[in-house]
Amino acid sequence: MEENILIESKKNKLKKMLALGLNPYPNDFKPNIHTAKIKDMYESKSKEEMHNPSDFPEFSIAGRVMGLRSFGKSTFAHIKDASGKIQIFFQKATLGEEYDKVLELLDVGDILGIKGRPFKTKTGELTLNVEFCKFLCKSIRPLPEKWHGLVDIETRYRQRYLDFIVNEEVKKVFEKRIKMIKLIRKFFDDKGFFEVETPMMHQIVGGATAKPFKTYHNALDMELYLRIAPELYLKRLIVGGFERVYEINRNFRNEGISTQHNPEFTMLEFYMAYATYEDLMMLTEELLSYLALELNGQLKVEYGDKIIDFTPPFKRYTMEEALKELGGVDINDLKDLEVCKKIAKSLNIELKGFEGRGKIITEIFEKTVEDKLIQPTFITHFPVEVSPLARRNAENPEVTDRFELYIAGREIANAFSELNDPEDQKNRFLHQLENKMKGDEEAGEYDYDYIRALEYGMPPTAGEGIGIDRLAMLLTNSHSIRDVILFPLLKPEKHP
RNA sequence: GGGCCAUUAGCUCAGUUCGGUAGAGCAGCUGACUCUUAAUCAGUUGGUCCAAGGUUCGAAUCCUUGAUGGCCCA
Repeated sequence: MEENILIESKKNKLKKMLALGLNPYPNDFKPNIHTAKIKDMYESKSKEEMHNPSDFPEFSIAGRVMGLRSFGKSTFAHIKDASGKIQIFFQKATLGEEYDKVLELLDVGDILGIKGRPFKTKTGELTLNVEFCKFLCKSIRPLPEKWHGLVDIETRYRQRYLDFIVNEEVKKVFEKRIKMIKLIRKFFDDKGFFEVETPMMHQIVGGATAKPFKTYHNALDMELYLRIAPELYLKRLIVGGFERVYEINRNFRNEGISTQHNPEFTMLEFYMAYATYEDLMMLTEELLSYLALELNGQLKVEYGDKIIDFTPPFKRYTMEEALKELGGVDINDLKDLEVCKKIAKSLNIELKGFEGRGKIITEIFEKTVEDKLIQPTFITHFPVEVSPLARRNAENPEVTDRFELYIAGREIANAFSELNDPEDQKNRFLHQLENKMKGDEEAGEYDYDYIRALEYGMPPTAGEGIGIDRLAMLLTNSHSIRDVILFPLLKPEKHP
C-alpha cells in the first residue's frame, strides 16, 4: 500500500532520529510542573520585569507541540499538556547546534520534554525560553488543520482522542460531566448513603422494561443478560438493612440509537428506607438545583434556545392533570378501554394487542404531553400497569405513588415508593409474564429470589433512577448523548 | 422502520445546476527569515472524487443498488 506523503515525511524524520542514535520513544523525562501553574505564577508580572529569562528559575514541562512558527534562527511553538498550553521559544543563540538538529526532526504533534526559563515576549505572552529539549514521542500521523480543527462528526466520535487533541471545548464538556458525577457522590455520601456495586450480569431480566443484551457463561453453561437496571439488587440491600444505598453505573438496553439513546448508558439509582416518592421529589429538587449552581454558577441554565430554571419547587402534575391541561385529552374518555384505543389510533400510536388501559394512557401521555414539559416538571400517579415495582396509591389503587421528572421534553428521572407487599409483587410479575406471552418483548421476568426477599420484609422505601448522560447533556448544553459519552457506539468502520 | 441531506488530498472545503484535462487554503517538501501566534514571502509534491453496477464517444457530476454518518419522523 502506498504510504500517505505526510506520514512518509514524518517516518523519514523518525528514521533520521534512529540514525542519530536518538530513541523516539523514551520514558526517562519527568516534568515538574504543569503549564497552567507557570502561567498562574507569572501572570501578574509585566513584560519589562520579565524581559530576561536568566532572572527566573528553570522549569521542566512535557506535552504535545501544537503550532510551529519558524524564523530561521528562532522558532516559536506551543506545548499543550493536561492543564493547558504555554508558548516555548527555541533560539539558536541558546541551543547552538542542538537547534538545527531539533528543528529538522520536529513536527507539530510530537510530544516533547522541555526545560526552560520563563520570560514575556514583545506582545506580552508568557513564554519558556528552551534550554533543553527532548523528544518523548515521535508522532507519525498529521493532525487536522490548525484553524478549522476537526469538524467531521463521525471522525470526532470514532477518533475521540483526536477530537480532544484539537478541539479544546470538547474536553470542557467531559470535565463538567466528571465534576457533576463527583458532586452527586458528595451529595449522597453527605446524606449517609452507601455507594455500592451490584451485578452487571443478570440471570433474570428485571428492574425496568427494556430489551436486554444476551451473553453466555461457558463454564456454567448458562445464558446471562447485561443488566437493564440495578433496581432489584439495590432493594435486596434494603431488605438486608442498608437503609440508604446508591449506585452510579452502566445499564445496557438492546434498543435503537439516537441523539437520546446509547445502548450502554450511565444511571444513578438510589434507595432510601422510610421515605416516600414525595420525599424524593424534594430530594431531587435539592440535588438538581445544587448541581446547576455548582456547575454553572446559577439556577438558570441555558439549553439551546431555552433557559431551564432549576429553582425549587418544580411544577407538579398528576398524569391525568397533565393529559387534560397540556395534552388536551379529556380524562373522562380515558376511563373506557375502547375509547382509549380509539384515541391512541387517532394519534398514530401502534398497539400490539397486549396493552391495557394504563399502558395506552401512558403512551397517549408520551405522545401529547412529554415534549411540552420544558421546565423541570414532576408527573405523578402513573398507572399500575406500567409500574410493576411501585407501590399502589392509597386513595386510588389503579395508580402508583410514582413520579417521572421531565426537563426539556425528556424523561430525566423516574422514582416511586417501592412495592413491598410480596403477594402484590408476585401478581405483578405474573402479569408481566402474561404480557410476555402476548408479545411484549420488554416485559420483565418472574424473579423468585426477589419475592423471597420481600417475604422476609423490606422496610417502606422510596427509590429513584436518574439518567446521568441526559442530565450531563442539560448541564453542558449538549444536544446529542454522543457529545457526553467518551466513546459512543458506532457501526464498525471499514479499514483499508 | 420511513423521509431528507452529506461523503472529493492528512484536515477544512469549492467543483454537481447544464456530463468535456481534479481545484483552493492549511498541513508536507525546497529556499529566505531571531518576538511570532491562522507568522510572512517564493517555489513545489500530494487524488480508489464512499463502493459496485448502469447510461454515454466521454461520469466527481445523470440513473440504480449498497455502505457510513447527520437531521427529522415513527
